[in-house]
Amino acid sequence: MNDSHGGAGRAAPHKRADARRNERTLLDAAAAVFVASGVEAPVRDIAARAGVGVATIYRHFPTRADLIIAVYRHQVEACAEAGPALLASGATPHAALGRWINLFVDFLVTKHGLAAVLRSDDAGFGTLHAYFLDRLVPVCSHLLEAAAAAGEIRPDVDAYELMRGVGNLCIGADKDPRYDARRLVGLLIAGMRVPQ
Amino acid sequence: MNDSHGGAGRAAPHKRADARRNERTLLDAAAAVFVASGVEAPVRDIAARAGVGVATIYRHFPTRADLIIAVYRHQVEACAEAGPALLASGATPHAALGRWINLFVDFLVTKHGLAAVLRSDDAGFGTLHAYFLDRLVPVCSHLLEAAAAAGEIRPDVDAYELMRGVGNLCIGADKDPRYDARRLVGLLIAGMRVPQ
DNA sequence: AAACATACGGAACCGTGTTCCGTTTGACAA
DNA sequence: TTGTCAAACGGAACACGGTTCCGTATGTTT
Repeated sequence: MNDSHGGAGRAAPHKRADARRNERTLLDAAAAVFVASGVEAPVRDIAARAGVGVATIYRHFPTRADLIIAVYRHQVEACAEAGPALLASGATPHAALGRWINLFVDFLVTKHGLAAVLRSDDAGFGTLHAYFLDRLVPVCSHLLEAAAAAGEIRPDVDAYELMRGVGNLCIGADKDPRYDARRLVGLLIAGMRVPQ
Repeated sequence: MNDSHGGAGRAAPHKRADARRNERTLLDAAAAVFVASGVEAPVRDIAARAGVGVATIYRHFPTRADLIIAVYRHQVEACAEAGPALLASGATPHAALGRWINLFVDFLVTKHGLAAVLRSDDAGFGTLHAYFLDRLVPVCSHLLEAAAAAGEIRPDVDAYELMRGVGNLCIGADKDPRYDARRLVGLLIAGMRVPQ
């Protein structure tokens, strides 16, 4: 677990203890504030919650995207790893795809504002898009190929486009009781089936 | 065209000529700036383009939503009126629904940032949501009912939810060549068909 | 032409992201 | 243990965009 002299070639020169401690504290504070106020909460709020100055945030996480990625990395990884697992679990590829998409939707709709920020074209969020897409599109692509090979869905559905579409459908899904993202995503998945 | 003493009961006390002129100018300027920079362009840009002070904008259009509504009112009305027309045009209700949705999608994707702002939960945009929803949901509802009555689609699709979903799918559809909102919306509509 | 209300322009204000700089603190060596 | 120095810190300062305020200008009416 100690990576202070491990890793890639050069000895990453010891990080100071207070810096490491602050990074942890910030991660916890950010997670709490994200839950309370969404991922676009003011930087000052997060700093205050962590008991540090604003510059400390920028030092550890140059862009908001970096902070968001750090907070949710575990869950994104888990989602990515669930793809192959579902495919191997015995269900049909189409069922596996449906369940995996549901996992993704559940993740997004419980993170206030995350879906919206995933769509933001603000330059600062470039790395955020890239991370989600790099990590999840291949998994989705794999599932789509399996379902297409099984003849369950039309073969011309693009994984990138599907992920963006699903992400979009999740925008604002919290705070609108009349809107159920999962139902619409279900319709979308249903629409991918071969015409018979 | 002169509505200075016509209309609803009370004599709307003459609006000053310069005010009326500025309102026009502002509408034109806003339309131009919206095309160039999207519907979230800085207020100052619009004021500058119109050659007026910022306060003049707020005087005529208290919130940005009012300005956006004023700029796009004609097109929204046209879209709303196209619904019944399509239904009466001889095609099946499902086809009419599909075409109408395409009209709506075309409208949204060509107005930079409008779809995103339609989903914004910023309080100032409340009237914008309300206007779009009030005007279009009944039309959509009518089309859905016709298609459901014809047995072409499942009867449990909610017009409000569908409109929001379609709107969401249009977010960011400009400026991403790999993302085609129309294709995804097509999948969604296809998913509404009765299982056979 | 005078009087008055309407409308105007731009400065001022406020909240939020981002950067800068003087100060503090942990790490390492003597 | 103490001295030295770079790493890290905190908060003030800055930039920018939305919103409001107020002194001034202008259209309208008598």
